Amino acid sequence: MDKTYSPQEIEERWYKFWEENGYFRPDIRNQDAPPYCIMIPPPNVTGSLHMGHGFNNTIMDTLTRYQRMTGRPTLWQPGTDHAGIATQMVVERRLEKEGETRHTIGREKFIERIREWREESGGNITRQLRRIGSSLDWEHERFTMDEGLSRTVREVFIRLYEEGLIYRGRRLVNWDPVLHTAISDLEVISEEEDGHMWYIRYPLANGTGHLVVATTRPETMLGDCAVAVNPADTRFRHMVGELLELPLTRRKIPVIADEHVDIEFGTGCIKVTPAHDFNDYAIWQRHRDEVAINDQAHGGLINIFTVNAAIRTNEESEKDLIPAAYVGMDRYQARKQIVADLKTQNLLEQVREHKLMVPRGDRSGTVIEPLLTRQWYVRVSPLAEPAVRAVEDGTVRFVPDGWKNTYFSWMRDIQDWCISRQIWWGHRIPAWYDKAGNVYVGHSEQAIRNQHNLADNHELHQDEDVLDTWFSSALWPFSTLGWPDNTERLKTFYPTSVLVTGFDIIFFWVARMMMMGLKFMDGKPPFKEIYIHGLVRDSHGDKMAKSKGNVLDPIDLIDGIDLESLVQKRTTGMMQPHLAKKIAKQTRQEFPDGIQAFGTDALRFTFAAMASAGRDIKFDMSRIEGYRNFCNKLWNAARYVLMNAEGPNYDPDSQVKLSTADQWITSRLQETIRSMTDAINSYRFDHMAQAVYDFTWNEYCAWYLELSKTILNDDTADDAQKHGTRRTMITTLESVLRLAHPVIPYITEEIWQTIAPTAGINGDTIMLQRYPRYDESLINMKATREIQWTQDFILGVRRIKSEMDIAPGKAVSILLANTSYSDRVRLETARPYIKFLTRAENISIINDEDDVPEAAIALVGTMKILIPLAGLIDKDAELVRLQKEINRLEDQVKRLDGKLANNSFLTRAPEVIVNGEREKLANAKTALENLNEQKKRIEQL
RNA sequence: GGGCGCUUAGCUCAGUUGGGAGAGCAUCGCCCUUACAAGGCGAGGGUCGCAGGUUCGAGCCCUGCAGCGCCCA
Repeated sequence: MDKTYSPQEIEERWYKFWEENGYFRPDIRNQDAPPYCIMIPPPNVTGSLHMGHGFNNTIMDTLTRYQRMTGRPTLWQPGTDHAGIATQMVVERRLEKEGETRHTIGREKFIERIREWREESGGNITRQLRRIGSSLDWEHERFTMDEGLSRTVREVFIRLYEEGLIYRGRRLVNWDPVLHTAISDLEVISEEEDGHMWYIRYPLANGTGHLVVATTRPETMLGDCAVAVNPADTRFRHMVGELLELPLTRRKIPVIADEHVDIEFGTGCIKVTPAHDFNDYAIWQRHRDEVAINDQAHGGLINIFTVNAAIRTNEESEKDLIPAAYVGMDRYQARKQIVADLKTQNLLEQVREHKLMVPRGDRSGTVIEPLLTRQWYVRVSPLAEPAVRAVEDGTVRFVPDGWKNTYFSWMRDIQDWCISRQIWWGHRIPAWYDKAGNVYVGHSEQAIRNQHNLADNHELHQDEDVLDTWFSSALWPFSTLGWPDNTERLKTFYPTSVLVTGFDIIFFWVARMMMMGLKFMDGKPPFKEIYIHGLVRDSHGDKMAKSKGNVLDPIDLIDGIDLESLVQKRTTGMMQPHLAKKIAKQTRQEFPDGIQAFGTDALRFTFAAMASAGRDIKFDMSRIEGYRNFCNKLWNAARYVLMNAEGPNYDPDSQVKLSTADQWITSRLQETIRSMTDAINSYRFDHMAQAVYDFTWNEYCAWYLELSKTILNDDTADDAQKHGTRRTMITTLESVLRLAHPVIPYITEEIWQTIAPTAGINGDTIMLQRYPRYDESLINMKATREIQWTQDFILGVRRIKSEMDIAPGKAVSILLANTSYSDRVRLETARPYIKFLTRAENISIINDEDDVPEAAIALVGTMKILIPLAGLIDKDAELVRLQKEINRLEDQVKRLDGKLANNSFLTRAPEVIVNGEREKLANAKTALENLNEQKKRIEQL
C-alpha cells in the first residue's frame, strides 16, 4: 500500500468494477429476507449534481449498501425526470441565441431540439451520481418520458378521468406571463417587497360624494365589477346598493356588502376585480346572482389582460369595455398611465409606501397574475383522504415524526390540482376534441375512434397542453416498476421501504405520491417510511445560490479545483452579471488556494456526520478536512496491520492465545456494531459516523494498535500470543471495513481487497459481504475493566511527564503505593503494555512511601503512581498541579456530602443511585487524602 | 395573524426512560517516537437563552418571556 491515502487513484476503478460485475442488481436469491427498496427522487435529466443531491444520495446509498449487506434483496431504483418548464426554458434560451423561438421553429422541431439537448447533457447527472458511489441498479434506469412511463401516465389520466377525478374547468389560475403557462400554487413564491398603496376616489353616480378604495395594483381597476364594504361598517352601510362611477371608464359599478371585508384594512372599501384576484373571485362567487353584478359585462367577470399581462383589445361585442387609451400597454406601463390619469382628474387621494406580498414564479421570477383560463384539474379531496389516513393510522411513518404535522396541515386544506401546462415539453394530455366541442379521453386518436365509432373524416385534434411534471413524478414508485403490468419487480418491491427527501418537497412530491400510490396500488402506500432530512447550506447557514456566489459543487470537493477555475465557475452564466466582481473577491478570500481534492469518501462521511435531525445542514470545509484525515488514519492503520500480519509468520489456522487487549477490542467492537446498527435503523447517520470514527481512531488506533506493538515486539512472547494479536488486529480491521463500507465505500473496498485474503476470507467484493452482527458472547467486562485500568495508569504517567516537562521518550522508574490485591493482579498482565507505552524502566510496588522523598503523583482509584524525580522536580509546578486536582475533588466531596445528608434524597432516590453516589464520595475522599498527603510531602522539600 | 423549529465550549453540533455536560474543528504547550505531521502526547475553555414551576434531583418535563429561523395566510 502507498504511504499516503490518495482517493483519486482508487475511486473510479472500484465503481467500474462494481457496475461491470452487476453488484448493484438486486439479488433475489434470498427468498427469506424481506426485500428492500428505495426510489431515487428523480433529478432533472439535464441538470447537474448539487450539494443537496450529494447529501440525499449519500444517505440513500448508505441505507442501500447496508441493507444489501444484511442479505436482503435490495433495489435502489435510478432514473431522471423530464423537468418540463426548467428544461424547456434552457432550450428556449439556446434558441434565442440563434434568433429563433419555439414558435418560429414549431412544436415538432422544438421537441426534437429538447431531445438533442437531453442527449448532450443527459448523461451528466447520472455520471455524477456514479462519481459519488451510488449503488443504483442502472440496468433498470428510467426516465419519466420513456414510453413505458408515458403509458403509465396516460393510463392514470384516463382512469381518473373516467372516474370523474379529472375534469376540465375555467377558473382563475396562477399565470406566468413570461412562460405563458399556468403554474401550481407551490410554484409560486410569495415574498414581501416594497411597493405602494394607492388611494383612489370612486365617485358616487348620484354626485353626492365618493368612496375611497386602496389598492396595490391600480391597473386592475379596469376590470372592477363592484366595491365591497363590510355590512357591519357603520361608515358605509348606508351606501350599499348605490352605484359608483368607475374612473377612467364609463362604467357604473355597485357598492356591495360582504362580511369578508376587513374594516380595519385600508379604507374599509375594497375594489372587486374577480378576474384578476383570488379573493375578489371568491367575493364575486358569493354575489354573482345579484342583479347589479349580473348586469355587468361578462356577469362582472371582466378579464383585462392578454397572456403577456398587457391590456387586451376589446372584442367586437364589448365595444369600449376596455378604454382604448390603455389597450396594448404592458401591466406596469398601464399602471403608470392610470395613476397619472387619476391624478389629473383629481381622483388620486394619496400614495403610500407599502410592503406587500408579491407572488413570483419560481422559474421565471416574474410577477404572477391570476388569470381566467381553462385548465385540467385533479379533484384532490377524495384522494387526499386515504393519504391522510395512512399516516394517521401509522401505515406510513414520518422520520422525524414531527413532519407529519406539516403533511397534515397541507393535506387537510388542499385545493384541486391544476395539472395542465401551456408548454410543449412533457406528456401531452390524452384528450381530443371535435368540432362539436366533444371531449374524448383515451390512449391515442385511433383508440378513441375505435372506442367511439368515429369515422375517419370526423375531425379530431389533441389538446395542445402537457401535464405538470409532478403528475408523472407522482407515479414514480410504481411506474418505474412496470405498472400497469403486474411485473415481478412490482410484486417484489412495492410498497417501497423508505422515501428519503428534504422537507421542502413534502408538498410537491410526498403528498402526490401518497395519493397516487394509494389510489392505483389497491390502497397500498408507495413507501412505509419517509425520512425527511435538512437542507444543505453554506457555513453561515445561508442557502447556496449562484447569485450569492456561495455554491459548492460536490465534484469540486472530490476532485479539487484551483482558485482561478473556481472563480471562473462561480462568475460565469450569471443572471446578475454585476455581482461577478464581488463574488470573485469573496471567493479569492475564502479559498486562497482553491479547494483540495478530498475524495468521495471524505465527502460522504461528512454528509453522514452532518445528518442530524435539524433543518439546516451547515457545510463547513473544516469538517470535510477532518473526515479526509479520518480516511487517512484508516488507511495508515491498514498499512500497519499489513506490515505486521503478512509474511511467513502468519497462518490464520494456527493456534492462538488471546490477550486481554485482544479480548477488550473484540468486546468494544461488539458494542460499536450495536451502536452502528441501532443508529442506521433509526436514521441517525450522525451517530453512525460518530460511532465508527470514535472506535476506529480512539480505540482501535490510539490504544489497540499501540498495545499490539508490545506483544509483536516482545521476543519473549510465544507464537500463539503473536498469532492471537495478529488475528485480532486483522479481523477487527476487516470488521471495521464492513461496518464503515455503507458510508465510505471506496476506501473500504480498496483496503478490504488487500486484507481479506490475509484474514482468510474469500469474496469478490466487500459490497456483498455480510454486515457485522452483534455477538453478545464476545462482550468481555473483565477485559474491559482491566484495559480501563491500564489506560488510567498510562494516562497518569503521561500527564506527569507532560506537566513535569519530561521528554516522552525519557525512561522513568515507577513506584506503586497503596495497592490493592486487584491492582497487583492487574499489574501482572498490564506490566508489558505499561512498560512499553510509558517507557518505564521498571515498575515496583512499595510498602513504605517515606522512602520516596521527591516524586510526582497520579492516582488510579486508590492506588498511587509515584514517579521519583530526584532533583528534577519542579516543586511549584507540582504544587500547582496538585492544588488544581485537590480543588476539583473538594468541590465534588462538598456536593456529594450535601446530597447524601439530604434525607429525602436517601429515602426517595433509587437505591442504585444512592449507592453510586456513596461510592463516588468514598473514592473522592480517598483521592483527596492521598493528594493532600503528597502536597504536604512536596511542601517539605 | 396562525403553525412549527431552534437557542449547550470560540465555531459546527451530539446529549437515550430526568441522576451534576461530550465530540469534531479551532486555541495553547511539547514531540519529525520505526502505520499515520492529513500525525502523536498533554492542557485550557460551558451560570446548557432568561424567569418561574414540578421533583430528593432539571440541559432534558411544565408555564411564561426574549432572540433567531422556517412554513402557511
